Amino acid sequence: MKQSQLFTRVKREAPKDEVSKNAQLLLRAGFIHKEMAGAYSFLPLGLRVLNNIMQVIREEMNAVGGQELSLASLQEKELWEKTDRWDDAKVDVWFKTALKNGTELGLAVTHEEPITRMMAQHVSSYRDLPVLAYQFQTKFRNETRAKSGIMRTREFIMKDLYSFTRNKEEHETVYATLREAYKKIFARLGLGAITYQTFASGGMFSKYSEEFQTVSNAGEDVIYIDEASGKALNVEVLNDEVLADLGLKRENLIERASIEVGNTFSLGTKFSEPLGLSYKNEKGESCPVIMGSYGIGPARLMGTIAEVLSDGSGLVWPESVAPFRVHLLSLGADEKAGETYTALTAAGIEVLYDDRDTTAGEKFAESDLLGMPWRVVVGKRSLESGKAEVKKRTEKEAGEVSFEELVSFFQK
RNA sequence: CGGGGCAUAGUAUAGUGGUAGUACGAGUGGUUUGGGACCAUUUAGUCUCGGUUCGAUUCCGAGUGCCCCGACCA
Repeated sequence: MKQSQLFTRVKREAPKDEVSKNAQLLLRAGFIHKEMAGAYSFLPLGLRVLNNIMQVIREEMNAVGGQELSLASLQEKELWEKTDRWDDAKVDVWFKTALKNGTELGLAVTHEEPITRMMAQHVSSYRDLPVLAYQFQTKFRNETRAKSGIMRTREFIMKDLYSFTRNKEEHETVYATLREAYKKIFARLGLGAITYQTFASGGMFSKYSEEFQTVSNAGEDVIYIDEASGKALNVEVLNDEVLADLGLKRENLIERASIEVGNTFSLGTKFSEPLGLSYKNEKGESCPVIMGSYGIGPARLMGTIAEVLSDGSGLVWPESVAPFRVHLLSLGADEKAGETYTALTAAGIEVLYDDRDTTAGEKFAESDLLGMPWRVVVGKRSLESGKAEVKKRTEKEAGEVSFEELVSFFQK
């Protein structure tokens, strides 16, 4: 897209009332807009990143047999009373509202209840299982304190997958499959090397829940990492019993602040029993469905990438999520740059083309701030040499590629 | 929810109990054009309500909003 048509504008300075790095950079670069504390809107560039992150997640969820759906945000009081999760003393982050006739409603904080009840209409036989269903849907949580930019908000999209299995063994298999899918997701997003499978306090149907924690000082969690095994545990379960259970030695652990970017829970029959989700086995006996839930916050991931991959000049997007792969700058060579834009775009390469009439310095500075993986400069020098300057955002030195080879260079 | 801080133009800031200033941005004209270039000119602001006062953006009170620390975080 042509940058002259992009309505967002970059800011030279960060808003004074934002301290977190992710919010400062994303606001300055025009990726997000702050509506209020804990509620951010996504602008064109930011939405492209968010969509790209969701697409990576979607591909990995589909790869393990996940079926995408979308559940309603408005929730019925009666449903949540069946699992005793309507009471504010039990779940204190509800946003509650009401119909005109006074009927109480809630804005979904999570979706175990509605999906379990819904599944009861579709699952009746052992032949119907297992089922993996997931969605990208807004969660509303009335946090007492929103903070850290887009890392902890009151309204956010979550990818939540729910697994429905026949028994514990099948659940364990599915659970392990999802764990591997999660590892692939974080690797594809450029966070694999600093994201750890982390044991955390569990629920009633398994000893532990598991989190995926990305090492960053911006995080609000504290984890202990065993580098040799690549495993970690949350400070909340750091005790001798757990260490013995996991076969870890205290002296090998290193403490790090981290961001919780994903989590997985074994739910057992916590929801299937009260909500009547059961199936008939081969003998015609009724059995409760065993469930698991698996969450990832795409916006929090976007913030995490901004936190851990950016540098002093601005954002740095991995190719897997960048709003555009190439940032093309015209420095007084609009005709040649325009041809280049057309050629690259026609070849299916996503290009943000800075066709604006501003100074070179401004274009460079903005390009660094926006953080596309590749920068291509077409200037007067290029007209003489027949080559465009090509530079990776993560590298200092630029190279040159002839105009004839440019398309194939980016098709590799 | 407990504690602390802050609130002036689109953004960042200065200042004053008596006509609110600067930079960036934006508009216009012109000079520039490989790291946020320059000249001229224009544009736009004291969070809300109440109190004190001849007069409040400034002092006082309440409210609201935002940020930070803590608690909380199926």
